Amino acid sequence: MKTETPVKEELITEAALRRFTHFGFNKTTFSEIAKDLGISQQSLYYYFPDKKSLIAKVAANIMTDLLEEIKTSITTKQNLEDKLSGIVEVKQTFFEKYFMLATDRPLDKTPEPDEVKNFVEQMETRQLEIMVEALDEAAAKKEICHGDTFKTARLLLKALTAMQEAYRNSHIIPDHNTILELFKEQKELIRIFVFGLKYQTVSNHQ
Amino acid sequence: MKTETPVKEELITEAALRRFTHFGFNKTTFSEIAKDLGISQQSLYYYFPDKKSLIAKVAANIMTDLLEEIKTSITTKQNLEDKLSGIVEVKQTFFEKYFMLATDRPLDKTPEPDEVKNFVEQMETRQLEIMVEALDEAAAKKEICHGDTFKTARLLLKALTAMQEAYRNSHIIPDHNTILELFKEQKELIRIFVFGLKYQTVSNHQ
DNA sequence: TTTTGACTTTTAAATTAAAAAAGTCAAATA
DNA sequence: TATTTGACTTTTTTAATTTAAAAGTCAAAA
Repeated sequence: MKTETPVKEELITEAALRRFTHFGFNKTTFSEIAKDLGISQQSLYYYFPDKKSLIAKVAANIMTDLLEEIKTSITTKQNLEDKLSGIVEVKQTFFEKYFMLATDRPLDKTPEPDEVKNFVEQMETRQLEIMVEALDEAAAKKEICHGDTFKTARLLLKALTAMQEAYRNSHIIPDHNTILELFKEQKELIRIFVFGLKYQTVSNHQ
Repeated sequence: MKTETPVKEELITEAALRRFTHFGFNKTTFSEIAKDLGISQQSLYYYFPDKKSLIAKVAANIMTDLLEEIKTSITTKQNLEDKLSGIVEVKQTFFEKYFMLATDRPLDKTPEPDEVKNFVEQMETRQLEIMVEALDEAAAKKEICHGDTFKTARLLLKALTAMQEAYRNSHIIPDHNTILELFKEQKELIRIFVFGLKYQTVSNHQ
């Protein structure tokens, strides 16, 4: 049976992550990862049938960590604004840390492999669920008005994500100071938005 | 003296606009425009020294129209939310109408010529000014709390623009229904945001 | 079970050639 | 003099070709 496999797999994902975070998925080759580990390229194929599955594994690890941190962050916060700001803070850390993951080699934007896309979608769904939960809780506590919490959360998430993507599209390589600015803006938006929810419900008519 | 020049120039910009709006700047050639007008390509060079200047002229016309419509729209509206929603509505119309203008021919994203970039920047500045004006007015009427109106307007504009850009990046060709969705979301964001401003001022500390 | 060398296939990058578009200029027209 | 055009050169795009590198396979060895 595969006895050493689990620990070896981990070593591989760690080595891969190191390269991925610095050069991105596309600018990292299988042979480079193998060389880093002092093994042959073919050995990697024993653990991961292809590059996509290695990428998917690494991506899944990151997503899991992110979700975990978001969950723990939220429990330490009392009110809605702090909870939402906390989510942004956690995301911001990950955004900066793993910014290069999407760096593409070819001139035309190669789309991410389906495996990664699926994880990203799942992540967005989970994040949305967490936000809805926070909104529902706040509504129950009369912290905000009742309304369509799903629609509200989706709107806020879309605006925040769009701002982040706008940043991505104007920066090939991350810059700490401007990321900090983005971070502040997102929190500012959250503050005003949450205040808006205190006195205004999201219409389900109109 | 150039007697016919002004009217001829207009004919050219009109013909150019027709092609540009359908195929985009880059997929429209000088000779095509000339053929549409039944003149030789070289005649175009008599009126416009190069392609960039023709593009710049057309872009300037559109921007001027947009700004004009925004200004007139705003005067018909009474409260802040309606004013801001009005801006979005006007922009949405133009967004849809001139969506193809940014359609690029080459695989690598050719940046817009500087002339166009400048106009776009000017537009953003003017729009921001208009929004600041609306916010100041609302603050004076005690419709919203006092605060850093410039910062507030910039934040809202950034969020709205980012949502629009996110749409752009996921659609090569515009789709009326999804644009309508975007439009609704933007207005929803404005509603909550404005409500937030009624009870919350934008901090200039922190 | 795990690792590897030798191999094939696929994909990306670099080079080149051909085509099309952009831009110039001097002569013609009116 | 204002406008138009034919003939030309330069620049840019596209398509085709080659070359190199990375991805992936397989059977044999440790």
